[in-house]
Parts: sequence; structure tokens; C-alpha cells
Amino acid sequence: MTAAEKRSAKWKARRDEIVDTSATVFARQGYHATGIAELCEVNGFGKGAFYYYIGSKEELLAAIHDRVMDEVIAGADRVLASGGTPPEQLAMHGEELLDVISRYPDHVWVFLHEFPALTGERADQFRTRRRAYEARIEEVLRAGVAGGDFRDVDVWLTARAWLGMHNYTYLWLRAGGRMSARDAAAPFADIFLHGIARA
Amino acid sequence: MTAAEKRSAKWKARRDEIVDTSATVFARQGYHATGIAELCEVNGFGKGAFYYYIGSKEELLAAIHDRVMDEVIAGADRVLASGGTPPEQLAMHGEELLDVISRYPDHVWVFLHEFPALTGERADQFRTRRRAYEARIEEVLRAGVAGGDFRDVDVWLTARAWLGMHNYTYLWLRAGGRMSARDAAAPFADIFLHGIARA
DNA sequence: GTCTATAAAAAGATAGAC
DNA sequence: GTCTATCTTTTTATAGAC
Repeated sequence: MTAAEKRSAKWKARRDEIVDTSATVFARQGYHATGIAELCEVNGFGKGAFYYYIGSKEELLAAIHDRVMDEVIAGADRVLASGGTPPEQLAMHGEELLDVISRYPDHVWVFLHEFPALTGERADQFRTRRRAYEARIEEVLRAGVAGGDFRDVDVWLTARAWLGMHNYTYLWLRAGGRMSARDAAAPFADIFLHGIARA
Repeated sequence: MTAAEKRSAKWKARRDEIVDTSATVFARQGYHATGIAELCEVNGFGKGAFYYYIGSKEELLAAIHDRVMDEVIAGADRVLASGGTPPEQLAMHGEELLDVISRYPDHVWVFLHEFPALTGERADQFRTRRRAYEARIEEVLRAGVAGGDFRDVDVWLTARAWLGMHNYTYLWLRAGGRMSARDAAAPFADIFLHGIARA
């Protein structure tokens, strides 16, 4: 590791810290309602330092979105690699998604609320990634219907029901709270799998 | 009806128009991202006219919240008055809620995203009303468990699952769209009622 | 790397003419 | 009722010292 790389790694680590603390502030009071000055105060430095790490306020918002989508897609990849049956995979998708929400509740709050503040190419990028994740859920449902585990539901609509049920936990689910991701995911899977099981 | 009342009724009608058109703009680009100047442009008048109808930007936001909560509570009251069984009531709650979402998708978008922009007493008021609605759903679930229609689920958690599944439709459900509120509510009730039915 | 000072634009809201 | 002009504050971002 060269000297330049060491400097870069330290810079990146500090930048990640700023992204994380900013997510917390954004989640409490909103993206547009939070000024750069307040982010500096929370992080304990001035504007000069802030712009040394962050290119712009919107770039900061994009970094928060990245954290969420990276984690969510990684979880979905693990499900795909597991090779379970459609009911097993759907339950596992729930565990993975709630795990991300419980570990990054503030980032997820920002992700679900402040997407419209992203513009141009950045907005397109996250729209595409989100759709790709939703398509994974639809794929599992389609496989379950084809294989006879699930009855002949409207796959698109059923995916939205599943996504809503799970995403909505961002309002209360967090690591260290009274209910773990796994504790919530199990009854959710129970409801949903019984709900669409072949009669 | 006196002359003063006529003037007042006209004022109120025009004000409602402004509230509704503003909800559309807020839903597209966010509350804080939208300036008073833009709202004036959309409504086809200047700031003078705007402040003749609207006391402040936050008052406008509260009016949008009011529209949503008034409609949602009215629907819940109809369910309560219907006197059906818990499964019937839960399905009816779904129809009523999706009906509001499909008729006021922009208002609901604002309601679900921009609540943190409300301050003080106004925030307290809507927090309370929202909790009261959620308690209605929990009540139906509790009655269904007690009466033996539903198995012994965690009522609080199951209510959140139901709320998430239904609220999340704000992203796509709208009157005149490819799917009506009733078309979506029926499969949702199917999934959910099978999901929590006594084995 | 972090500071302070400042630029440059935009925000919410008000005043007074008509 | 609606206009334009303006007040006051705040915003994001940059410049240059240290």
C-alpha cells in the first residue's frame, strides 16, 4: 500500500463517517430542511472541512442511497445463491431486507423519502437499481406459481404487497430495538406464505 | 346565507383549489424543494394572492394532511358502523384505505413523506390522529383473535404488516389507473386473511 | 486538513398601490 | 383580490489564510 493509498483510505473512512452521521440528521428532519451548517456542527467542524470530503449536498444524498442499495442487492444475491425453494427464498428475502432496515434505519428513511431530491443521471441510476431489486421479488413469486407452491396470484401486485409490508418497518425496526430483524421476518413470512399458498 | 358567508364560501373553495394543486407539486418534487414562487406560478397568480388564501407554507402543508386524515377516519367510521365480522371489517378497512389513496395519491404522498416538516402543535395533532387510526386496525385484529377467526398473532406487528401492505400502494395506485382501489383491495384481503386465518 | 470570510442566489413573508 | 417591490434571513458553495 503506497502513501497515497493510505491517505486515500483515511479520507474515505472519514467521508463514510460524515455520510452516516448526515443520514441520521436527514432522517430526523428531512434533506432540504437540513443545512450544510448544521451538518458541520454535528460533525464538529467547519464548512472548509465538509467540502474537503463531500463534493456537494446532492452527492452526499447519493452516497446514502448507495449504502442502502449496495446492502439490499448484496442480500438479494445471497438469496439467489442459496438455491432454496421459492417459499424458502421469499422468507430469506424478508430476513435479508429487514436486516438491512434494522442496521441502517436512517439511511433507509432517507432512501424512501428523499429520492426525488436526486436529479438527472443520479436519479436514473437509483430508479434502475430499485426496479432491479423489485424484479427479483417478482421472479421468486413467478417461480413459486409455476412450480405449484403458490396459487395463481397477480405477480406484480403481490410483489408490491410484499414490498410494502417489509419496507414499512423502516418506521420502527432498528438494531438493538425490542424486536430483531429475524423476530419480525418470521411472522411476516408466516403471514405471506400462508396468504399465497396453494389451497 | 348572508353576504359574508357567501364571500367566505367562495374564499374557502378557492383555498381548497390551491391546497389541491399544491399537493400535486409537493408530491412531484418535495415540500422544501418547492418555493412559494413556484406555487404561485402553478396557480396562475402572484404572492399577494397566495397569502390572501394561505397563512403560511406550513399551514398549507397542514391542510394537505387534514384532507388525508379526514378521509381516512371517515372511512374507518363507516367500517365500524357496518357491524361486520372481524374478517369482513378488515377487508372493508382495506377497501376504504385504498379508496382514499386512489382518490388523493398526491395528498397521501405528502402525508407519508413530509410529516416531519410540521412543527409543534400541528405535528402533535397528526401524530395523534394517525395513531388513532392504527389503533382501529389493531382493534379489529384483536377482536378476530379473541373470536377465533384469526390465529394468535402479535397484534401490533400484524397491524404494521397490514398498514405497510396497504399504504405502500401510494406509489402507483390512482383513480383512473389500470387498477381500481377495489381491484387491488380484494387480492390484498385474500392474502392477508388467508395469512392470519386459524389453521 | 481545517479555518473564517464572503460571494451569489433564493427562500418565506410583508407592505402598500390599485 | 391581486399586483409589484422589498425586507430579512438563509441557503449552497468558494476563496484564501494558516
